[in-house]
Amino acid sequence: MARAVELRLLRYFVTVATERHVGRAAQRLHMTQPPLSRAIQQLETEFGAALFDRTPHGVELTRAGQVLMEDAVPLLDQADRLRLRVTRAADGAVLRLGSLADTADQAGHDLVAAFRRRQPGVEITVVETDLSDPTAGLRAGRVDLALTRTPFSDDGLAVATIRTDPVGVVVAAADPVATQESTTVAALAGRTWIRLPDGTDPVWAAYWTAADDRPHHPLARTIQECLRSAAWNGTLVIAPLSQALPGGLVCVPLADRPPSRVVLAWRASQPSPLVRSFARLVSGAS
Amino acid sequence: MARAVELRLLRYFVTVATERHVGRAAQRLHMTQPPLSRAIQQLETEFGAALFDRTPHGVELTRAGQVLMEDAVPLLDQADRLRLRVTRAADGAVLRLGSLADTADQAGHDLVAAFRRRQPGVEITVVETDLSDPTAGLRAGRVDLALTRTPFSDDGLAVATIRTDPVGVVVAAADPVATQESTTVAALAGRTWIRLPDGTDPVWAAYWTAADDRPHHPLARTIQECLRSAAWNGTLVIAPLSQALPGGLVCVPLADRPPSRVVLAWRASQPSPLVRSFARLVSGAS
DNA sequence: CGCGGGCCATACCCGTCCGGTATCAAGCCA
DNA sequence: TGGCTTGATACCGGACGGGTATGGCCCGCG
Repeated sequence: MARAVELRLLRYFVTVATERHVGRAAQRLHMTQPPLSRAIQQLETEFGAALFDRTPHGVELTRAGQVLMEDAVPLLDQADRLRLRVTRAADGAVLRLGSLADTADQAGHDLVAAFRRRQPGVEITVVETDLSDPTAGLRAGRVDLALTRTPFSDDGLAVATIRTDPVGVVVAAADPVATQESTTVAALAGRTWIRLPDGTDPVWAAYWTAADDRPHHPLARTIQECLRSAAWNGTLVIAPLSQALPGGLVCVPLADRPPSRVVLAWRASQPSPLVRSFARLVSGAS
Repeated sequence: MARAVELRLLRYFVTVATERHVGRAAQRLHMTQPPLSRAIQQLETEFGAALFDRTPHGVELTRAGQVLMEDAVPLLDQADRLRLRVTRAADGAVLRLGSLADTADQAGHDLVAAFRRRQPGVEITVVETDLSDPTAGLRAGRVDLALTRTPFSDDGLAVATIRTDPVGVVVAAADPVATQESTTVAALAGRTWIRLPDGTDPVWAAYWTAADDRPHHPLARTIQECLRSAAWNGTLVIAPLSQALPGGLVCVPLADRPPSRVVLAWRASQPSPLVRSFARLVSGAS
């Protein structure tokens, strides 16, 4: 006893829960009622809790059953998709697209949609990463393509520009800088900047934070953390002017930072046909 | 053959993949090597694809194996958490918190964190919903509490105000309205508003869209869709002034719309002790 | 008021499948 | 080449999943 939960039992459970009737559920599962009853009991002893209330005209979910139902359904959905994804991967028909947190925006969605139209048989996985990895898993081999921003150390990587984003510094609306038409990083010397995690691409970290590696600067992994820190602590961070900002924050253009480019990147060495095909969407379009 | 994939096999697979060695994996799984080899083969025939390349000193993942690994790990994580969640639900120690898309902000996180400190043994599930359901599953019984905004039809619901948000209309920066200090819904008569899905709470829909139920108005389910439509098509939507906006959009205060309140809502009839306890966090605080 | 029909649970049987031991085939290295 | 490693194969026993037959319960009907 106390064996691990298996998908078979969860499939049974979900069927019974939707049918609210063990007999009918058994019918739908192409089996007889008694083993199904037993399976449900197994699940109940497994969890140490009743999942159904037995009524004269069927069964109905207990509170624990409701919770299990909410968890089991998406779990089974994932498990079903799993088979399809793996078989497609085996045929080389899977493209893994890394996406830097904020870059999964309209441009990214459009690209994915365009590629799906062109090659409907190809499965596309989008993996989002935080600010600590500008190449979004591309170097580590976790993805085939990365939707990201410059600048980063790009040795061994090929890039195609999607668009160019001027950048600015994010400050609270009450900050003296906020009213200026534009400013410079130099003029902000001595202020507290956000800090990116150790090990982050140095080119990348230097661009966004004007880092002088003072360790007391607050650490952030996501844009949300950066903005929150800007709103509460008055810390500085550089962001694209197109970045969505909560009320109370403004983005003042920076004159001495070149714009950041939103790019598609991939490993330059022997790209797969799918990667080439996807990359052409960008190179051809812009 | 072609039996459904089971978690047992996936657990085996993940262990082998992390160990890169069938023998050691078998050891960690408290079993012998041959059945494990067979299990992996089963999985491979099941998917119709090789998952490992066999090398003289172990095994290494094929591309299909990598994809399966990425899917299997989170799947197993979920399955493990499942047991814990259900047992807690059985003890009445689960609180399901619905959250309207944008309301899962700082206030929400603070509330959840505060409640966790007070009652560490209680599992909290946060379910996000789109704009079509202002009560975030509260009426349907999918959640015990809802973090949402007024106004909505609140018969049978109890609410506690968290904060008050003035609202404005979101327009492109180039829109003539954008430069005004404030405006009114009346002054915007005849313009195209966003439309919320049919069946949405009428009080709610009327508040945010100044709807005159013209069916050609574009449909939106999320705030992102609203903002995108505002940026591209110049459609109007009402939003809290605190809403984060991408560059190129501004939110002009509205003089003839009362502010929206961010509230915690729950079913007024016989709330559970946990619900009362959570609600007190809000009532006591503000 | 008992009787029939619906529900789920129990009892028991059989075939399959899982995991064990023993062994084999193949690559590396001394 | 012989010993060591690796994973793969062959075969066996026990556990478990699903089958049939039946029991216990509640409802409604005659």
